[in-house]
Amino acid sequence: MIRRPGIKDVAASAGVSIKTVSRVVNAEEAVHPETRARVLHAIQVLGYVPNTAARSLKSGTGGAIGVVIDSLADPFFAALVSAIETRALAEGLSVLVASSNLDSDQERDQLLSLVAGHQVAGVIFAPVAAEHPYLDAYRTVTPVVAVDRSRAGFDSIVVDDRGATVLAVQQFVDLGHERIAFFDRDQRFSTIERRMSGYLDVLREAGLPFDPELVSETVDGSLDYRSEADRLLGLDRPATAFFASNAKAAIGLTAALHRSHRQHTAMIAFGDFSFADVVRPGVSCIDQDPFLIGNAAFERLLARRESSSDEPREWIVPTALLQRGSGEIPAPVTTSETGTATATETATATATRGGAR
Amino acid sequence: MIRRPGIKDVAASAGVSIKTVSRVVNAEEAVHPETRARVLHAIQVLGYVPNTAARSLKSGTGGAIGVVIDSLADPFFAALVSAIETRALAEGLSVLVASSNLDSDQERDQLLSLVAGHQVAGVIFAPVAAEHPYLDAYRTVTPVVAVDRSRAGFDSIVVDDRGATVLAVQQFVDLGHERIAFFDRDQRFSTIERRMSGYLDVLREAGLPFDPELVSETVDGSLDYRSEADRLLGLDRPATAFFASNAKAAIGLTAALHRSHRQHTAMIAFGDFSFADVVRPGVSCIDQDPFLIGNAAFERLLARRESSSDEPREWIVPTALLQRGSGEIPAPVTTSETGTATATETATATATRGGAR
DNA sequence: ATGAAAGCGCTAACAT
DNA sequence: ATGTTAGCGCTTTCAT
Repeated sequence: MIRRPGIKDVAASAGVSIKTVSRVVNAEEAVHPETRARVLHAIQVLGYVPNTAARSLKSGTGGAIGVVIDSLADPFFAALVSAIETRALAEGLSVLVASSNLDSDQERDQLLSLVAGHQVAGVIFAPVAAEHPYLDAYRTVTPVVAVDRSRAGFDSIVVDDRGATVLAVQQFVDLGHERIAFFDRDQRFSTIERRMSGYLDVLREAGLPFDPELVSETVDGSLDYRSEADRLLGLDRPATAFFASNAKAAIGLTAALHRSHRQHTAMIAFGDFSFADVVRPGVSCIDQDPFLIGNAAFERLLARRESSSDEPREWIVPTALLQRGSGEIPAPVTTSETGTATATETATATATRGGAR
Repeated sequence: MIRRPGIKDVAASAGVSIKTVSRVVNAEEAVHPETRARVLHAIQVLGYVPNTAARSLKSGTGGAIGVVIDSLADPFFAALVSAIETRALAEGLSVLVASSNLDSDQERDQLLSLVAGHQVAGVIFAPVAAEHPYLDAYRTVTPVVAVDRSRAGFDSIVVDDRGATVLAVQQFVDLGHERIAFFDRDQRFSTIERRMSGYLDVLREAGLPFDPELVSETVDGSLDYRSEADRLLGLDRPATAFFASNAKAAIGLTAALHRSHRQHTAMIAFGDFSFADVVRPGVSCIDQDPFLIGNAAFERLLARRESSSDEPREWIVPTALLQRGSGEIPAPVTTSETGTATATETATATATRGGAR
């Protein structure tokens, strides 16, 4: 017979009832040690593995959690899922991954498939749509946590976009820069808009004028990083420092600067990337740690399983500014030097990180 | 009531029996168009999503496939899973991911959990252990495909390790190199051993002596790439060309060469990495396309579902040698030049690839 | 073209 | 401490 062993086979083999087997498997109540041993032996011999389908059919909630992210091809999200998977494994849960590809419809299909179809024990997702009303019917039974982007009504794990940007741009100001570029604004993403607001705040407080020419903007989803970098460097009063608003832009900018032999231009990137510490000078980065975010999200999921009572809120995960060289380059000396001489010590957490991935 | 709608609710709402609803959902046989329309309407209104647990309990095989890989934190495997996920989505299947972390026991636990516990419709895995006898009981019902590393008895999707290495090392020989380093041999991995054998074959055919000093070897899982590179460059007769046997070694080697200002040393890497085309010169790579491998694996899984009859075999996915500069650097001219002058045209497929990831 | 009833493997009452 | 029984939501015979 090719039929896989079921609880009945174990029961028969151990000479007990199926309920006793169930009790042993689920570590329920007290089973006589001798009986338990016999059952465990039978399980071993037969190679019995409980059928999760039957289990979740009965209990209404399964042995897997669902994760919906932009795309697994994005290293940040891949690392995020990896962190979640590690935690899930320890908890005896499996992980169902699905990509939204930043499409609201696909996001809806994937979420419903997980929550209604697979009856997952919880969902962690990087929200795309502004609202997710279709989840309402399930949220009483399935905890849902948002990551990377915040959504009202959900526990949301995010990094302090605005605050981290403030520290980075302030560092440029302290180094005497007056022409600071915001490289790749994209109004479709609220996280990037929050970084933009931090940028503006620092300029205002420092008394520096805001120059729209210093902002590169992605329109219709595309921006040629190379020519955009050339434009900023070719202005009458060129940019002397670059804040790259996301890892993709940072990679493009780094490549562009290297190709134009301008790699000694000051630069800080939001988001770490694999070769940031390989190129010279190293690219200073705001480190958005996917493991920290993944762990926090999983933690929230577990907490929600216990008490679904308390109000959902935003959970802010700390970032670090990795000083690798490119962010510490001072402004070139100009004839009309007006910058203050007070080189304020930044309160930024600093760290170095070895081993490129 | 917070109960999610079931097939019964749909049946009641549409005024038909549950079997008719089942038929509509599964696109079975011919249902009267009018009836079908009524059922579809009811499904729409109620937001009905079939319960996969019940479905797989009944049918014995579920709506998900399982993928077990080394680690999602490895960009190659993340991209591989991404490719698989895309294909699965089109087929209406979900993806359960699990990591082995290169541990045989964990591999076994994960595989059994997927196959016996979740009753997945198929498994794609990057094998760790040499044998997987515990899968035998399930393979008649669950198709299993190996990727990246080959295993007898399984359909295995691999790239032509030896052949691709031969092309790369031959290119060095054609450019006059006589001191070619094999950077990072690791005897634990059969793929890397196959690359090693290709390296040896080229040397033998070219009449070049094999010098063990030119082989860097990972022992006990660790190798300091930087000092190892220095050693090879500091030999009495130093290495003039490097074959990096894997992406991790390639990253370490690139960093080491740049730090020592030796970036104009000839180098070809097995496996592409994100900044290979950003540094100068670009690092020539043997491109091991995860999307190609993922697609081939999924294809095999589907084929196995149809006919499990034919003998499992190895499926070799093509590679390309991406000429980016570092692999085309000729040997420095020496006083005792003995190399033939015939610069053989290589049969290598060449391509350029834009956009660093 | 449609329906009734049995049962997949397990857990949760409710015995004993 | 252990056993009996019902039923989760669906698909699958077998009728009609």
